[in-house]
Amino acid sequence: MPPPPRVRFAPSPTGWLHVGNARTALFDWLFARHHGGTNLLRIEDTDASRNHPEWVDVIYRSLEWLGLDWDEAAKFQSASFDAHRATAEKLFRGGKAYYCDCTPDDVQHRNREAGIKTPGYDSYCADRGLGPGDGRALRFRVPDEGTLTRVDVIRGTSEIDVATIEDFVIVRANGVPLYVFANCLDDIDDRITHVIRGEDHLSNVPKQMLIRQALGEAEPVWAHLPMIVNDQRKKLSKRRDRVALEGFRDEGYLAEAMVNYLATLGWAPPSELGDELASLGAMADTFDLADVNSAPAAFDLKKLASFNGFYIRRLSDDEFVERSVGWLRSTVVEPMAPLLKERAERLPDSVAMVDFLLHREPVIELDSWEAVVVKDTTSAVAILAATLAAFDDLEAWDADSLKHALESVGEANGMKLNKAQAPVRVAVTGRRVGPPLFESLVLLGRERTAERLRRALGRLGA
RNA sequence: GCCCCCAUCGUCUAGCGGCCUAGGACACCACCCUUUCAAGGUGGCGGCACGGGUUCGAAUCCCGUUGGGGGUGCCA
Repeated sequence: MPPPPRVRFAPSPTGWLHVGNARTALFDWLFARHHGGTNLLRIEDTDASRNHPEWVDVIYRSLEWLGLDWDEAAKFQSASFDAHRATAEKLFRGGKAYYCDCTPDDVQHRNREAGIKTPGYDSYCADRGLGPGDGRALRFRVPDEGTLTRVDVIRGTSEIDVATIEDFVIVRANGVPLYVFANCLDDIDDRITHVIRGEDHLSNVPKQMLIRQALGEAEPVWAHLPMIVNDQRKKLSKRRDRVALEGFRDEGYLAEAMVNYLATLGWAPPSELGDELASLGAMADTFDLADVNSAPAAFDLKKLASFNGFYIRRLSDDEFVERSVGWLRSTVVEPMAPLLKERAERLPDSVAMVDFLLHREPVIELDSWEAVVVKDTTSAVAILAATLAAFDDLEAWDADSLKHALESVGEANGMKLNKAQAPVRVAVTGRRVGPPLFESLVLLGRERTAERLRRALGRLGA
């Protein structure tokens, strides 16, 4: 019997857990549990800009919501900083890596001058004997010739010509190790036996194989999961698609439906509860990496919804009440509480103030629509269109940013905020009065807000 | 451009050379049930990208074509 596997889920903090990452986490977990192995969590925070504690919390929360646990305390890649640097130094002293002071511009220039059509590093510094120093990155010295045999349990075997691999950077000029390097060292350190990750990492395999060879380390088993794509067959993007796991939770999807649906993307879950319908436990019983598909899978909201319906129907009445109230509480009542209680005389008053969050489309009060939109259609159209554009350009979707955006729109149209917000409020909430607009929009979300603004413009024939 | 990956109904999948006249799920359509809507039941529509091999036999193996995708960062 082979020793129990050790796997790790290694997300980098971004502020949300991407559904593709969630699927990877799920498969890691299923594989570890199926084989009685160890499932680790490592936070890839090498890039300092990604190192926010709240962002790390999102990862914990999302995994817990799905019901996926891990076996040791989460490890932070940044904690191994010194060890990574020491290994880098060792590679340098052994001649396996060299320092380089070329800027990307230098390289591009040289390549262009030499008429090289395929850009990439030209090994300019390979034999210059540069030592460490300011502005010098450490590059891995890739052998001039040879072939690497990449074996992947999901994708099979292929031969990679090392000539196609440039001398890649392993430590930045600022001294911080890069993902390909740090990740590889941590995997060695954690004695990871199976590297399970997305297909977008496939091109890192040869590099990490070379690093391991240089260090005299054995290879793990590689397993690259297919991409999750949208209906355009492109990888899910933050901008265009709904990718944040917690977004689904907030929209009322059940964790058991989510996790079950995610499993159908690249794999066929056992039919424990119905066709393709199975609990985490039943999935862990039958899961095997060799059964995972290699073709990209499209994310189908309709099928997810259908799974969700199944799991909701399966709830007992008590559970249903419990979970519905819990949902309402955490997504609407709690976040809006301070704003609602100031304005309410009786409890149901607050319901009327937040109904727009609950409905798929706002119920537009006719007299409000007439009074603020129809009365001055020209400026309403101008405001709504400008707001739509301004919101679309927003990086962050928070109350302050929204306020600034709408203030600018108002200014451009010669209006103060109290005037400018009116058509937006009616378009989005259906009413002239209600809780503060921007806090409401934050909860409503970017997509639904944009959709409602567009719809209002449509009603005006604009 | 270069490197790599992928290819079964619209979508997710079963299929690992004969059990395939290709099975299921979601979606869609029809009917049944029904005070509405769901749910449920029954049925239907719909697919092995193409071309060559290999084989007695190919959705399954090989090659090519086409079409998609990913990577190509001192991001992860």
